[in-house]
Amino acid sequence: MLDLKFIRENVDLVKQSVKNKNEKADIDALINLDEKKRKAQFEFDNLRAEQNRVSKEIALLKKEKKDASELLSEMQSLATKIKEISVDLSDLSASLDTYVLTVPNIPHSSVKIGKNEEENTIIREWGEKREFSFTPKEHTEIAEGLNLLDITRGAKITGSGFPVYTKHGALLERALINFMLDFHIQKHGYCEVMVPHIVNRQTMTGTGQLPKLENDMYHINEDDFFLIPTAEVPVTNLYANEILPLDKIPQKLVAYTPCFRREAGSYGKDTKGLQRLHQFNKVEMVRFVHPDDSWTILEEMCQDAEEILQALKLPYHVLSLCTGDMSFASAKTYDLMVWVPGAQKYLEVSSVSNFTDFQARRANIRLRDADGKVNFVHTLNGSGLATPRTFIAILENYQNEDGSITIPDALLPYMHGMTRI
RNA sequence: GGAGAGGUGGCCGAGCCGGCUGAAGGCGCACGCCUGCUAAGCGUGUGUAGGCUAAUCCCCUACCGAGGGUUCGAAUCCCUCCCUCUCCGCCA
Repeated sequence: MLDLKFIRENVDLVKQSVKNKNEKADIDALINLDEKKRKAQFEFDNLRAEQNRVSKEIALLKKEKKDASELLSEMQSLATKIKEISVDLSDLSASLDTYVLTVPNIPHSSVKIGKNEEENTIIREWGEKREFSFTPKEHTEIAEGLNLLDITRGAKITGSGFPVYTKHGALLERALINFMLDFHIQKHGYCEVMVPHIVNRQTMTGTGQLPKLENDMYHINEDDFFLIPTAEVPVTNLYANEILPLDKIPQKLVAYTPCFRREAGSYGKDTKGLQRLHQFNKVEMVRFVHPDDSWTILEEMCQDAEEILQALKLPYHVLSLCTGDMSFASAKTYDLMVWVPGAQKYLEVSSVSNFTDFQARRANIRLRDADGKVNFVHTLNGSGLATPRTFIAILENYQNEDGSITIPDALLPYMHGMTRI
């Protein structure tokens, strides 16, 4: 969330960014509420000060065995008044909180203002698209020929969007996960964490998924728990409500988790095969950094993600998202789009974002700076990468005319000696 | 799931038959002094948030797991919930 004081002092900027992000936060109502709340707070503080002062007098009188009944009866009405105001005050702060949580992060000045994904900018391209001597097939056809997936039985045991990976498909999926984890740990110096796949409401609010995306989450009623839509949620919240010493910053974490998304409202869009799933695997990088460094680190993290595609020799381009296509909490986002020759298009396999202090303020993650002052950290995260579409890209880019696929060199150590499937 | 104990400041740890306790004492840390050599001693300081303010000084308010209640007044009493530990049960 944004700092209330910042919102108060930059009303126009905040309103503009709400608009640019296609959000609906009512800033005027928020400001109005904020004024009321502060007024109530002021009144409350003063009355409490009075109450505290007189209470001390009463204590003294009692100590000296003097009569305090006059003061006591006076204080009764004050106590009643304080109670009334404190009810108002907590109502006001509760609704103010809900308002503040609906205000999106301010996009960085380098982000293009635009309505939707059509206005994103390609900022670089990598790799050569392979020339095929035959017509490349789509991944669904390749997977079927090689028995890598069992979409039908996945749908039977759970529902559509819950794929089953079979035999070499399962091995390839696991190889991808392990390859990515090892790569980030060994080449980029990340520290692996294994985290719960189910989190509570506070955690889901900390990273900004709630309240906006509640309908997109799988929810467990009895405990008010949520299945994580990304490892970003549990990993970023690891340090919620903590003040980190400077020597713990920067922090580079990487985690593999499955991700669960209801994808409400996106039915029928890109649903073929593994393109859009309710459960999928992802390796996620999360970083906690000093506010001065986050823009440099964003570039670095994007490279970290790109290097996975480079190691797999998969052609891709990098998009800088426009304001309208960025997520609620992000200040700037790069998407990595991998080329898939069968379907003849680019698929998003990674999203790398700088959240500045937006998530840190929500989750209350702070650092003690060199001067001893306490500040919010900056958080960033990036997929490195989501496996299903990487899986698709491997099938389609590495396919042979006979329907087999060649294993990319980078994955060979993880494939039990196989060079082809 | 059953029984018991407990959750206090960076850490340890008092307070818990309500009233100068935002919180003793110790450790740690910072600065200073002294001394001089990889130490000890002495002094001072050392939470977060909001308000006030030119101000990181004062001053006011809130916070002793979370949320309610009783009271003029609660870390201290009552209720609900959460978590940790020990024992038992169950189980990978």
